[in-house]
Amino acid sequence: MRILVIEDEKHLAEALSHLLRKNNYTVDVSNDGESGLDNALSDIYDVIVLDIMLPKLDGISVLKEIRREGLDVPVILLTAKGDIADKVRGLDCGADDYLAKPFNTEELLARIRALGRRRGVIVSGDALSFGDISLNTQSMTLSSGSAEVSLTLKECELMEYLILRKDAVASKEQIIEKLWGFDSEAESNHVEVYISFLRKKLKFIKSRTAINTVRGVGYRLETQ
Amino acid sequence: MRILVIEDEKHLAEALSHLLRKNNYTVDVSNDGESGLDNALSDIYDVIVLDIMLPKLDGISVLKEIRREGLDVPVILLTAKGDIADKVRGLDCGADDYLAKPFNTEELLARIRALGRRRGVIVSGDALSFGDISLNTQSMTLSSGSAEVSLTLKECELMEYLILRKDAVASKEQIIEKLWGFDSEAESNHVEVYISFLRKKLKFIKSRTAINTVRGVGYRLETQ
DNA sequence: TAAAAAACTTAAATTAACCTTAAATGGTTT
DNA sequence: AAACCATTTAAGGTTAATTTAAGTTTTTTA
Repeated sequence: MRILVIEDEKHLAEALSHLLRKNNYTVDVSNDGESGLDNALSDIYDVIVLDIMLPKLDGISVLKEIRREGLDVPVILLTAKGDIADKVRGLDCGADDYLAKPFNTEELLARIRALGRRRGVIVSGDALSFGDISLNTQSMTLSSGSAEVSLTLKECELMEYLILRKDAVASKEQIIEKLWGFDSEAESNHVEVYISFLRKKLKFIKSRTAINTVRGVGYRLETQ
Repeated sequence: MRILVIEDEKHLAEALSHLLRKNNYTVDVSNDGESGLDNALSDIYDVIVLDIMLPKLDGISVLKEIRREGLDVPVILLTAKGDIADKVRGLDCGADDYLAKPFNTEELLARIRALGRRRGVIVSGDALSFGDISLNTQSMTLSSGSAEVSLTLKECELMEYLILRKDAVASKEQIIEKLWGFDSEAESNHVEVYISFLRKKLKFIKSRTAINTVRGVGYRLETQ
């Protein structure tokens, strides 16, 4: 699961990204509102942790802009302690949760888990779950019920990407960029081959979750 | 795999045992702490799912008693939602994982798989045990049953690292950092050579524990 | 409904990762 | 200094993941 932290205090940003990485999240950090918004608009994040007080562009404006662009990514606002006005304003602008500084780390983790769950993806330890499947990125195994199958590196990366994008459609270009990197010569057939491999393995573990093709656009995970 | 569920709410106990049986586990249910502890002490279970709130004897006391008797069976605690105090107390008393009610079934299954896969590491004095092998870091010997072989320093350090990481995959980078230090020029072939040495010695003592290669990722100890 | 486009599936070819062994190195002990 | 032993280096062999490529199927559109 990928999290964007928009926070200007270097010390806090560092602590946050360390905490989150230790809990198996992928973390990016932006140090001001402008670059934060830029990153947020890429729509690759599952949760955004957003400070209200920021240089260049304040947190509320960033949030407003994110929603104006139609993104529904869950946003947790960091507010100064006891600032109820900010909290209300934030929730009005489409924040999903808020946390008063200083906060307890366990509380932050719990809220992130809750928001991630809301989007249907469950992160527990090294495992990502969606529908009836669970992907362990550490052991590189995919399982459903008690059936398990091991994945190769590329298969695992692709499955992880599909789970994280969930109901969004993942285009072949995005998948190529994720699995083979920015300017590789990999072509669409590469993706097709790996999609085929994964489908075979999903069948093998008798999962009800399938990779659907959206012709001309890409692929999407769906249960049932 | 045999699982003991200690849960007093009839409804939940029924649902759990049904879910687990459907996933090919053998399940026994105890409806209170006392009978649960009795069953647990028979030491025939691979995983125990233990509710905290129980009549006669609460979950934490059951857990404490299980550990006091020296059993290392993995225990998953079921806690009320958001009760961080219980969670911490449980982990302190030797629980291996916890799950807040209400929980997602796939999440429970993922955790059971993770715990079932892992065989506990037993530390006693200078000896570390895993599966059928035992590593004495003082005398630098590796043994299985009555067979014994001596290890060199690097071999011993590598074996220790693999045992301590248990079912997680240890990457070559991590191993290099551990054995040769942060910015050494050691390269992946060093690791390969020592893995090869250890495999030869594991074979020599006729152990059923093997070092598996997870291609592109690293190595992992596995029994059988 | 025929033709074209997109996607699917396989098996074979390729390549990168990994394994193994033996010899070289370098420090320590006798 | 010779013998010993852990460690490192190096090179050739093996295996498995990835890529290629070609034939097949499905979907779209004219």
